[in-house]
Parts: sequence; structure tokens; C-alpha cells
Amino acid sequence: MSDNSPIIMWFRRDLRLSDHPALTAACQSGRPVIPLFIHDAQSEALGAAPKFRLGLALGCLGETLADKGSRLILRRGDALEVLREVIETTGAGAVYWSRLYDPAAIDRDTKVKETLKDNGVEACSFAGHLMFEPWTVETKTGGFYKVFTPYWKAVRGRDVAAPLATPSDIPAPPNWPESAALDDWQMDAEMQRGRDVVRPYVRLGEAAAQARLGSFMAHIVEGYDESRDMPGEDGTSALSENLSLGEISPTQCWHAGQRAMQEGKRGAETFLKELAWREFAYHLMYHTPRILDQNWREEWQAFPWNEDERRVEVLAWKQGRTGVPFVDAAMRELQVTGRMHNRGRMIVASYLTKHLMCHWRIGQKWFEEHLIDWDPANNAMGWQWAAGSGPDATPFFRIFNPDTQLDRFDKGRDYTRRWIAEGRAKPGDEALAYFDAIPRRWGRSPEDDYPDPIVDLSEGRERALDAYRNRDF
DNA sequence: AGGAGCTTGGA
DNA sequence: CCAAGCTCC
Repeated sequence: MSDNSPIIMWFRRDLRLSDHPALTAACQSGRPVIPLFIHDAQSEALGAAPKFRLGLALGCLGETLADKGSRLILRRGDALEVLREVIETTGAGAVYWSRLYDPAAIDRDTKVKETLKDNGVEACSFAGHLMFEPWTVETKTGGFYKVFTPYWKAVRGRDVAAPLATPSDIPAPPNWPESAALDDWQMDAEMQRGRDVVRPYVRLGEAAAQARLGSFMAHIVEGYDESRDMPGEDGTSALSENLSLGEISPTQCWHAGQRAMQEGKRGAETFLKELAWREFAYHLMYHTPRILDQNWREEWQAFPWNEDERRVEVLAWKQGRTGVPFVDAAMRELQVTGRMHNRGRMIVASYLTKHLMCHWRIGQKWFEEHLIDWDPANNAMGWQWAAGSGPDATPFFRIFNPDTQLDRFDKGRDYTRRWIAEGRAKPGDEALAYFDAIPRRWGRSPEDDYPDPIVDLSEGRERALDAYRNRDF
């Protein structure tokens, strides 16, 4: 008996058509494919910027599918209930998806899989979000890696299957289920700051991501070793926002990086390493999901982190008016573009957790609300790395001096000039865009004087070191 | 993926 | 006087 019932392709954070194992398998079956996105509790819970960015991505994926004679069906509600409805109305006999690794997704997907199978519906999960499934990377003693370098040594030589082509045909079902209208979901509604300011900075969709990967490999990767540390330069891949939603796959990036390495491009290996850091973050989240909301090194529970979000110093940090140019530039870049250069992320995180002695969770939450490239694993690992509470973290006493960092990584002041308008005769458009992006109630104007430092850098440093010296663990 | 303070060995 | 090296946080 040949089963020609439709397969539901349940899209989540894999919003592309190329190198998509689940979609490829569905198309190769010869059965009709129903692409579906479900706006459920988990996408509802996203921060403002990630939700806004997801809305854009869904629109783009819908268009791409329509170009191929297919559709993206949008439904809202509990994932399992929606799947059952769609199965009911279309006679679908299978649901395919790409695996996710955060605990909430794992819980949901496990329950969905069990229930569907109990009801005689085929439920198949595929790889695609990662190159190395977290349970396939083990130390010699059978544990998981807690330090990046040995993790890197364990994975760098692995075969990563060649990327899959875009399916030439996505067979349509005889009748399409109903779909919600994306506009009705208003996924940009929570963007307090100007979404129109952020929008031009978004690199949206699969085609744009591929184009960026190409130009990165052609022009940037050669000098990536140094350029990636210079926030004033276009020296990174800047593909995080696309990787986050699966508009490009890590496998595609990996193979491009391997080719660049064979061509002798100097920075190629460093790029591969950065891709491995992303895998490592997922590896850690899978094996220790508490990394998402608790000190990974539990003894840090006893550290006197300040958890009061209402402190004026915290507000100044959030609003990019600490009076420390590197910190403020980076925080304003976040407001305007929804992204932040990695050097900036390290500096603002070090400043918040050390000079201001704030709990890293406060910064983590702020990023979760504002980053259009937000990723649960990377964000948690990054913050705990900077704070010193994480696995393979920077020691707490390693405190970045944001002014010294300026001389090392923004020597020509391109970056700080780009983002800070106050005190300048003719601020550029991007520096001014910050004042359009931020909520009006912040009461900031480009005519203001640039603020004095809220905390003296050496006093802040000494205060943090004192706390570290006096810790009782 | 640091910084600061100090020593040392050479201009 | 200063860069490089070392140590501690």
C-alpha cells in the first residue's frame, strides 16, 4: 500500500529551503508537503526584537515558498492541538521538523512526537540547526566537554555532510488548510523602540544570507583574524541573525569556510572556530540546561551580584549613557541595529558585571529583548563567560578596561564616533538614529552634553576585585 | 577573548 | 626612558 498522505513540514528555527534535511526528506518522499509555522507559547515568549525579526523572516519564507508554488501556512495556538487540527483537515499522515535543543522545545517536541505516534501519525525529527548533535560529542571518559579547546579538537576533523540543494519541487497538497494572516499577529507590536529605525539594518532571508556568506568569503575572511575584533570595520561575517533563525545553515557556512581554508585564506580557520563556538554553546545548553538561568558554577550563587534593575547605573547602561564611550557606543548600536559587535558584547558585559557588579541575568534579559540575532544558547554562554560564572569562562578578575580597549580595537575612533552624537558639531546619521530609535521617555537629545562617567573606571575595577577577594567560595 | 604594578635589561 | 616579561588579582 502506498501512502500518499501529505507530510506537514513544521518550520521553527529553520526558515530556509536549501540544506534542509527535513524538507528534503519530505520532498523526496513524493508526497505532498504542507509547510506550517505555529505561533505557540514559545514564539509568544520571545523578546520584542527576536519576535519582530521572526515576523519578518516568516513573511520572507512565505514569499519564497509561494515562488515555488507552495505556501507557508500560519496557525496560532498550542503546537500539538494545531498539528492535530491540520492533520484532521488535510489527512496528513506525517510531521517532519528540525530538532531544537533548549529545554522548552525538547519538552514540547517529545510530547508531540509521542502523542502523534500513539495516534498512528509518523513524527520525524531531523538535524539541521547544528552540525554536531550534542550527544555525539563525548570526552574519552564518556562525559560532555566543558572547555572549548578540547571540544574544538574533538570536532574540527569531523566530516560534515555536504549541504543539500534546495528541493526542485515542493509538491502541493490537493487542498490547503486555512492560514492566519501574518499581519494580524503584529509580531512587531512589542518593539518599543523604532522598528522603522531597525528595519534597514536587517539582513532578511535565505538569499540575502547566502549573498553575505559569498561576499564575506570573497573579501573579508582573509583578514578575519584581526578584522573581527575591530567594531568600526565590516570585518565579521555578521551572519548571526540568519543562523539564529536558520535562514542559513551552519553546514553551509562550514563548507564555505573549508573551501576558504583550502584556498589559503588566513582567517578561515578562525571563522570555523567561531562556528564551533556556536555548536559548543548548544552542547553546553543541551547537557546543562540550567546554564540558561543559573550560575553554571553554582558557587557563584554566593557572590554579591547586585540584582536591582532599578539602580540608576543599570538604567544608564541600558540607555547607553554611562559616560564610557566604548560601552555607550555598543549599547546604542544595539538600539539602532538590533545587533552588537562581538567586541562590544564582551566590553558591555564586563562593564555591567564587574564595574557595576550587576548580575549577568540583567544583561542577558536586556539582550534577549533587543537582539534581532538572539539565540538562547549563545546568549547564556556569552553572559556567563563574561561574568566568570560559566564553563570555560574568563576569570572574574579579568576586567576589561573600556578605555584601553578603545586604543586597541577602535584606534581611529570610527566606532565610537559612529554611535555617539553628543558633543559633536556634525554627528552622522547613525549617531542621530539612536535618538529616533529609543523610547521618547528616555528624554535624550543629541544636543545634550555627553555624560560624565557614572562610575570611575579604576574605582569600579577595585570594587569588583574587592568583592572577588572577599568572596566566600 | 586583560589590566596594573612592578622588575629588568637595554637604549 | 621604555618595551618586555612576570605576577597577582
